[in-house]
Parts: sequence; structure tokens; C-alpha cells
Amino acid sequence: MQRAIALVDCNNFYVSCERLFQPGLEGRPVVVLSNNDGCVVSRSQEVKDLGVKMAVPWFRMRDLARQHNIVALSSNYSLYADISNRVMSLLSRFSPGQEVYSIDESFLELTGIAVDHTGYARQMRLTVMQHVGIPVCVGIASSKTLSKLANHVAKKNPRYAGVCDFNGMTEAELNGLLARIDVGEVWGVGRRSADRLRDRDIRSALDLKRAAAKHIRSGFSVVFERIVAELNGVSCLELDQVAPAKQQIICSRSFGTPTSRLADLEQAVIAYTTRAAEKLRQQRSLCGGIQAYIRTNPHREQDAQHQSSMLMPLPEPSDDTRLLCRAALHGLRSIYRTGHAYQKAGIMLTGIIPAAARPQTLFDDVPSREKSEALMRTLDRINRSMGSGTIRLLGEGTGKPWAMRRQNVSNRYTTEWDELAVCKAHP
DNA sequence: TCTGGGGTCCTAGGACCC
DNA sequence: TCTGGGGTCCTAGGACCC
Repeated sequence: MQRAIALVDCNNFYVSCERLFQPGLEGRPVVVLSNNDGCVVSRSQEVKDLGVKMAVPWFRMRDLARQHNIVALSSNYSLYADISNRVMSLLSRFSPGQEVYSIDESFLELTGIAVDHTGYARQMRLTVMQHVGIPVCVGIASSKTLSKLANHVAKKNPRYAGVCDFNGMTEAELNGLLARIDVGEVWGVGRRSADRLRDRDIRSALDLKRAAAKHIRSGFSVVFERIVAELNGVSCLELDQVAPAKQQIICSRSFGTPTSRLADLEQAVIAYTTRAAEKLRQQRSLCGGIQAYIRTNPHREQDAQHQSSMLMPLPEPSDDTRLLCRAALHGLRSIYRTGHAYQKAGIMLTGIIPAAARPQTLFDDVPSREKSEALMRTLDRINRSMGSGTIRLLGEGTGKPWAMRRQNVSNRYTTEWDELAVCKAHP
């Protein structure tokens, strides 16, 4: 039986989320900006039609924005995450095998589901639209890589009406489509590799499909060998149905305004470590070390540049916020240099293991460990029910002069009592 | 004035061991 | 004169994804 994998992808996801609660944005050019209102990360169709590319710095398109009255919104991840959960849970009804691949994409196993797949996919679109109001497109094929391309075709080509099933096509039809897709659009082929492939006269998805495996293996890597197999309909990438535990947890952020004060960096590092430790405990893991990282703004070449990081191993794996903060601060203080305008700081938890696999040591101090665990549990419970940050370390500070810019952020319409969407009755 | 954040995987090279 | 080979582990860095 032929393998059938669907990729369901939300259209202009963040913009679509914003439009749910601000219907006035419908039909208008809208962008959502990254943290710090830095870059464009989601564009409405109207903005795409103006030729605005993904990840363009916002300050570079100010003129265009004025000219065309583009609405720019700060990103509101609480809202997007909640809408995403609703979409994913609806989609899970369509197959016992689901991989939630990203905030706006999901793979669904359709192999063995004995219905007309195109009709089934139309039903998915309709269901998500009716229940949540988010438009989606569906691509279906015999491997993940092909289903990504099928989705691409469904999105770009109005005549497919949002659903494209490669499995229902003849080889010639499919190749005809692949020949018109740039090799850079293939999943896993980035800008660097696309350039190198073009040097070898591999320009389209079809060219890559037909490339000799040996040739690809030696010139690139096993990853590319797999891509070629997947393009030929040989499924090499399985669906990850349970999200595996993270092997590293990163929390880093650019500052709203650069700072050269160690005290500011310390506050930021404590805040980031606190967040990361919460995530670590959520997935019931411990980490073996923590890395602190600072850097100046690399785009300001006229400024003195400094970037550095230091990994602090822990004496034994831990998930205690206080311990992790202490280690991170130690690292920060050893890399910090006076007189630099730092633009970004971050931390990374590494050497992550399941909490259940905690190694026993000769000098295990069980009572103090149990106290630490109880304290962290209580902390998490209070912050979960009373709002995040209700209880935190004093070192995190209260002023946060370094906090990021979010000039035009919408309400958290679905997750905060104070910001719930209200239906206004018409007179 | 203003350029995101959070992840994964692979490779190369060094250290170390027998 | 002549100085092995193979395995493992770790780290840094590159490339990619959304």
C-alpha cells in the first residue's frame, strides 16, 4: 500500500490569529513583528503581494508601510500558542498518527485511511475554519519532504483550492510540477546549499530528485542523500508522535536598549534562567550545566565588539532555579567586560537527562535535595495559578530597563481574564 | 534610532585510550 | 632512516528549520 502523509499548514498564521479578534484587519495589509519589533515574521497576502520578504527588518520597510498603510503588530505568543493548540487538537481527530511539527504545521498519517484523501483534506480545512476560523492548506504525498512540496503547490496555486495530493498524480504530472519548483524551496535545502546545488546545475526540485545519490553524498552529507530519497517517494523520515524531551533549553533575548551595566545583565540572566528552569522542570528533566552568553550589536560595526560565552558544569545534575542562577551569574561575571554596549544576553541549559535517571553519588544529601524539590514544586504551582512571575528571585529586579520593545501588542484574548475578547452587541 | 528566538542534526578535529 | 591504527568522547561551528 502506498504511504500517504498529509502536511497541514496554517496560512499566514500569526496574522490570521490577529484577524480573528480584529476583523477590521481583514483585507488590509498586515505584518506581525518578531520580539523587540525587529523583523517581519508573518505577512498577510496583501503584504506578500507588495514583494515584502520574510524576516525583513521593520525599520527598512517603514517607508513602504506608510505608503501602503501597513498595520504592524508586535508578536503575542500567548495568543498564537493557544490558537495553535485548538487547531492541532481538531486535526488530531482526522488521524491516529499526528506529529505537531511547529506552531502552525502538523503531519498526519493517512496511510490505511480508506477514503478519498482529497475530499478528506477538504473536510479538515472546513472543520478548522468553522471551529477556529484559521485558514489552512493541505499537501499529501508518500514522504514528508514531498508532502511539504505538495503543500507549497496547494498554497501557491489557486486552482488546487488549498489541497494538493501528489499520490493521485501520474509520474509525468508530478515531475511537471517539480520542474517548476526552485530547488531552494525543498525542505532542508537552505540558501547556502541551494547556491552550491545550482553550481552543479541542479536548479529545480526535479533536478534534485534525479541527482545521483553518490554525487550528493560526497558533495553534501547524509542529510541530502535522505532528501533525494524522499523526493523519489522513499519515506526516510518517520512521524514523531510524542514530542521528545528537549536536549537543550535556550532562553535569550535582545534588549530594548543596549546596556553596559553588569547589574542589568545580571537581572536579565536571572530572568532567563528562571524561565528555562521552569521549562526544564515541566519536562521532568535535570541539566548538567548552564552556559551564559552576552554580545554587543554585530550590526554596529563602528562600536567596539565583544561576544563571549562560558559553560558552567554543575557538581551534579539539578533543576533548582537558585543553583542554576548562581552558576549562570558566575559565568556572566567572568565574561563581562566594562565599556561595551551589550545588546543581547542568553543562557543555555545543557547535558539534560530525565529526572528519573538522576545518578546516585556517594555524598548524596537527600534531605536538602528533597527540600529543594518541594520548594520548586510550590513555586511552579503558585506561578501557574497566580500568573507567571508572581514569585521570583529578587535578583530579577523590578524595573527591567533592558526589557524588549513591544509597541503594538494585542490582547491575550483567550488566556487572560483581564484581556478576554468581548462581544459588543450591535445597537 | 531600529536587524528575533528556540531548536536540531551533522561534521571535523582534538584528546585520549589500548 | 624509520614513529600504527582504530575507537570513543567531547566540543565548536555550520547549516537548517519555523
